[in-house]
Amino acid sequence: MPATDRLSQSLTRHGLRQTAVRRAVLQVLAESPYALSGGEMEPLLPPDTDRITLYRTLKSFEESGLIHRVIDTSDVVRYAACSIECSADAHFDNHVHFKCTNCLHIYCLNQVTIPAVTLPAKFEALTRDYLLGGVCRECQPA
Amino acid sequence: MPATDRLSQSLTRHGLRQTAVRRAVLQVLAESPYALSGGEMEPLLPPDTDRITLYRTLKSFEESGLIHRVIDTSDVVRYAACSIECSADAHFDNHVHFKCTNCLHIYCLNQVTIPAVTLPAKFEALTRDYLLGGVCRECQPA
DNA sequence: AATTAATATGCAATGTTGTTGCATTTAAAC
DNA sequence: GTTTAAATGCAACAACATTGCATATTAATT
Repeated sequence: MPATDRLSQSLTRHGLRQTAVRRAVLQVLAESPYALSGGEMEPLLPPDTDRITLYRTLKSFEESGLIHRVIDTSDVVRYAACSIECSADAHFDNHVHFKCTNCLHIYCLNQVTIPAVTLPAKFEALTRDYLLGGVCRECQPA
Repeated sequence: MPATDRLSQSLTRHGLRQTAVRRAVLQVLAESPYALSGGEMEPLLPPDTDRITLYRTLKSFEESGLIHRVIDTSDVVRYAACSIECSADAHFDNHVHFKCTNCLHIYCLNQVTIPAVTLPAKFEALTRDYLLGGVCRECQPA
């Protein structure tokens, strides 16, 4: 199955309409090995893509479970494509994220699940995010 | 020992000069049960506190290990006072954070340490951040 | 294939968060 | 008290993100 068909199917499956911008944004995210902010996506999208439409696209993607926000200590929101099929109701992205102190990229470590913790009384956790900082594979000294 | 003296000592111990703004900012953070952004601190500070000075204060506090950034999926930077004495060189805040989906406050769970994970080859972690999402103690239904 | 209704888009304007440069003031060392 | 390095406050600016509204487009219906 061609890649474009897969993108279209993803949109349909999440109840989203087919548009050129949406397919382009989804493709950029699906092809990126690391999480991207809106500003970082812009140069990767077709030249005249509207900035506001981009932000609205990211919002609806997030709401429909197509992408997820990645936690960070920085001041911008970054997104990554959900690795397995999440929905608006349930996110199954319980993997660890890794931020490289050198290249600043944030990778999804899909094979590493977030370990549970025991909480104090009367705190109940529904979601968990885990971010590691260090030097990534690409930036390791040879 | 009075609270103001303790604040002054904290500043001195981290090699920071005594100023009215710094004592005020440190006090606000020390007294807050949850992490605060710059914008959230403003109304809690003396009326004419300069916004730019506030941001610069937060920056120098962070650099000297007096406060730490709290990870979040949002687009603002939030800070919390370091619970134990960290320095510019070493941060010892390996505790879990908890964000309430109802009141949106982020709490430091100082008693819960972040569990370690096993990483893929060639990834090396130096820092770890763990954020839980759920309903906090205050927002639990009775 | 045309019609229609709901949704997505693109523009203008605006808001929020955070930063930089520079002149002035102040803390603390002497 | 004098000195000096650092902090402050103002103006201007930059990046990120949102809102309202008119227009264009999708996809369902005939």
